[in-house]
Amino acid sequence: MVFGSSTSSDPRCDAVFSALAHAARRHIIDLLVQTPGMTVKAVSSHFAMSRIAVMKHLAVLEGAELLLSKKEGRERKLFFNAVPIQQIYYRWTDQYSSFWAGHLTDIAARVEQAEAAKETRRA
Amino acid sequence: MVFGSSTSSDPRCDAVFSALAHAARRHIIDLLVQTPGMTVKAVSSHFAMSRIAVMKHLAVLEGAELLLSKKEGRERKLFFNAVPIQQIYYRWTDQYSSFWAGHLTDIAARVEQAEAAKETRRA
DNA sequence: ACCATAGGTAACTAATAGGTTACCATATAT
DNA sequence: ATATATGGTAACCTATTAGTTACCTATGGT
Repeated sequence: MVFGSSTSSDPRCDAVFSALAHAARRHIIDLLVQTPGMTVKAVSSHFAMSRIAVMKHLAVLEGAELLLSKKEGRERKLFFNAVPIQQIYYRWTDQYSSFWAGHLTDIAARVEQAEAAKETRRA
Repeated sequence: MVFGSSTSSDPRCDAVFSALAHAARRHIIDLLVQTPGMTVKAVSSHFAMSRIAVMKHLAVLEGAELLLSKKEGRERKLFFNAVPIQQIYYRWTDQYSSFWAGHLTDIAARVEQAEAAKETRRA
């Protein structure tokens, strides 16, 4: 169980990874890292798509708890929250470090070499 | 740009994160980490869903280059490839470490405190 | 030679994701 | 007091995802 005893079946993991799977949402995170506390309007002004579409992306990020918000008057200030990513990262590195550092890339190399050898034989 | 100068808009990033966004695919990775070189049949035997569904998951992992395969006779041996994840990880930690270590979680805490304070005032 | 086994395609279906426009509610500024 | 700006909902459309069954191909064992 690389992802932890219950990580591969963890629904929170689903939420985080699928939140990060869209370029627009990663860009929102970039924006909020650069300038924490941006309003919804300010964020959506960086996109060609409609404000509503951006708000849906914000909702997805909130669902993954990658985004925290604080309502001030009629505005909503947005903050990136890295904790869920940190948690995944820690679980990963805990159970995975031995595999990570070393023989994994070797397997990749070996398979590629095998493929290359096959190509050579074919040619 | 947390994710690198072109990371938030990197289509490879999309592929990797959306591949990891499904519990079944994370479980496949777990299996292949434990026993590299499993066949398609062996992997699919660990799932309730049909072999074809599993093969589609394998195709998604291959699309993200998280899976390498080597055909041997009528069998296909499967290997996990961590390189794409490593690349994302390195880019992340490069440009993000200062934000990561420290004040980020503080922001989360502050927002939560602010919310808690609001609740208290309301009560 | 033949049958079972491993893998792969094609075509279909249901649900979800990503986007739109139109409309509503509530603060703020004048 | 009223107009404007910010944020939020609702309803809808289209494309993609995740799964199915049915069928095909090729390798291996007997």
